[in-house]
Amino acid sequence: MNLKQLAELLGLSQTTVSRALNGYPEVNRATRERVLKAAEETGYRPNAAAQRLATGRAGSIGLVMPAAPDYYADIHFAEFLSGLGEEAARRDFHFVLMPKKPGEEEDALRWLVASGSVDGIYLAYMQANDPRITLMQSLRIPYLVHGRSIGIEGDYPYLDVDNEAAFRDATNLLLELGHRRIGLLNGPGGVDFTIRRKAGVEAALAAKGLALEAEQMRHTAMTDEFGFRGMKELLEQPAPPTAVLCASTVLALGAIRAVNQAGLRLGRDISLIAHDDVLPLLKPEDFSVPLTTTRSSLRAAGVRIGQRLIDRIKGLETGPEQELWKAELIVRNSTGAAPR
Amino acid sequence: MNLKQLAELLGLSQTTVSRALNGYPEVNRATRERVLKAAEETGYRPNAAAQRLATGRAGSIGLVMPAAPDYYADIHFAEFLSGLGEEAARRDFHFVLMPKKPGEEEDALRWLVASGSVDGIYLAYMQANDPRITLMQSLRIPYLVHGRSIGIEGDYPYLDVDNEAAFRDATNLLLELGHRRIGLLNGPGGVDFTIRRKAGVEAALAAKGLALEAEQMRHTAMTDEFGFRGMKELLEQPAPPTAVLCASTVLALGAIRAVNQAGLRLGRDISLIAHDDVLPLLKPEDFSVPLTTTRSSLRAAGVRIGQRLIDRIKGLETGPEQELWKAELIVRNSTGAAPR
DNA sequence: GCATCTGCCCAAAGCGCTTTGATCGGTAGT
DNA sequence: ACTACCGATCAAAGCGCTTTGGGCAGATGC
Repeated sequence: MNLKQLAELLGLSQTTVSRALNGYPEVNRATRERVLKAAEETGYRPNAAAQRLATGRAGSIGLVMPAAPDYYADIHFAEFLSGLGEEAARRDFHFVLMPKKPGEEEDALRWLVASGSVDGIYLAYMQANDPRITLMQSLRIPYLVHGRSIGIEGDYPYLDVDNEAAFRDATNLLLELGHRRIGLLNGPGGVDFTIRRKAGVEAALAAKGLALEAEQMRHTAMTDEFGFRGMKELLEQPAPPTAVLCASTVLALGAIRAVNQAGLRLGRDISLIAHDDVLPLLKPEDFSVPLTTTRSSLRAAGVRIGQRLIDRIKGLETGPEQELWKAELIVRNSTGAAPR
Repeated sequence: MNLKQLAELLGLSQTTVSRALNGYPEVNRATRERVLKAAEETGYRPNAAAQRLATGRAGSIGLVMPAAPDYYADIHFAEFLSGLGEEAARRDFHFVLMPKKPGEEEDALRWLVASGSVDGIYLAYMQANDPRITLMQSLRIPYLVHGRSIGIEGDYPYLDVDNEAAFRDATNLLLELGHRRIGLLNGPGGVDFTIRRKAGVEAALAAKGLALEAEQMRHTAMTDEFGFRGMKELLEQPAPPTAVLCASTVLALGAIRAVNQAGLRLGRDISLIAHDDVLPLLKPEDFSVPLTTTRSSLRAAGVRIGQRLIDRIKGLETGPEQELWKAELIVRNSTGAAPR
């Protein structure tokens, strides 16, 4: 059943039927109801491709998802997607998900935009000086950046968590507890939030005349495996840290395994603060020693980004609106006074 | 840049350019190269909507993803999607992901198909007598079922794990170890794999003249929270089980917390076997007491389903091919002789 | 009574592609 | 020398919608 057939069935023109269906005012009320009823009964659904071709609108937002095994099975991504999906469902949008290996993202974005299959783009896993922002600025299509990109000049719309402040606060807490040798199990190198978190730690340390030693830090993918290995390496050093910051509760999970294996007691022999993305699977309060965390919900970010991106697509949000969320420092039992 | 402009630029007709681009044989070799070169230089990308409208093919596969918080933030889904994404990327397909609340799936499917935005459908989280299969059979579009649906007559193409056999084998292992009171922390009620797993346990027990008591079983979403609560309830009973089967390592995670909290030692005071979907985040060998599991990779299933669904779309696979994977029983330390 | 609205509806153009059915110069067959 | 055929190209139709630019009554204003 297509529009033409439906129009014939009703003895109306395609124009009128189309207008009735799309809520244009210049249709007689009785006619509209007749059309709506017939559409319902015949199960008519407009052909999406034709609609797109005619309107230029796709009703969907595009995201290039990292397809490298390490990144993408990523629970963080899934949790974010969950929030975004919730909002998209509410506003009748869907996604076009394009899985691509790292390095192919730019081409994929170009394709996605040029082919007109989406009318908005979500950008994540930003790197420093990320070329994708410049790319998007040159393409005329609404987009929203999750995170930021150090080194990019000019304004662009984003939503980010203040990672620097979060890790500065966390480090300050550790300093107040008397810790001086502080380690950092950070996210992947080159990624913006990784850089800012490191900067936060360094800022807090610098204020006390301390520095973050290179051997006290690890840049890895945020899996428990790397958390385990990273912590193990830190502990095997001649002067191991007395406190460690983790970029994710997932890293913390592995890190704590290493702590236990080394026979250390969390919160007494060694302190740990993790960044908590509020993953339902890994609640810091459920760890055998509840974790001190900096908290910011990834799912909530997904919802908010959905709102804003769709608003931008509909022209409700314009300009490079920038939004920076504060993470909340929540003290539990994994932090304690530095051992002497 | 569109086809018309490109054709004008080259002094050719749209027909020839289109054919050159799409690899039709009746184009002069020199002409084809000229076209390809120009397309490259001008950054020409065919408009996807127009292409779809003209061909009727969408180059994408559709999945309705559960948008209810419980299900969807679901790490199992993410892990599966990861595999599917890998294969889709390889074969140049993308997804149209339509987030929907439970109960709205059927409408969403209808819409997805009728609107022509996808040319194949992936079906998951099958229930007993799932109406979606009947629906898909009536819609003329390739589809593939992940799992099966008890009670549906007739053939339909699927990929499933032999859940019944897996849980039968696991139960037999426990019986051999002398366990007689066996509990089951199962997945959500009504879901096909849940039903089959239960059936597997019951079959093994029945062979010994035993039965699965209702109070020894829980049907819940597969989160660690429910694992914790479920195990806690089982242990608080007058005659708690000496061994428990878990439908997922995620459930096991919570369950083990409850075991520890009760002061019991895993593998000695109580035995546990979990089904392992090979989630990178939850490796059974990394648990403080390594877990005995029935293993079947969800990611591998994703890859395979991608292959088969795309094959079906391209007409390479026809008929209701049915594929049943065996899960592997791997014995580690969480199982031991029944305490007397 | 004539011009002007207004409310409702329609025919047709156009979105950017693929594909069908020619066309046309040139080579081969007899 | 005439037909047949072939390789390479093109014009135009069509996919199913939206939207522009009327048109045609009947109501309204003066």
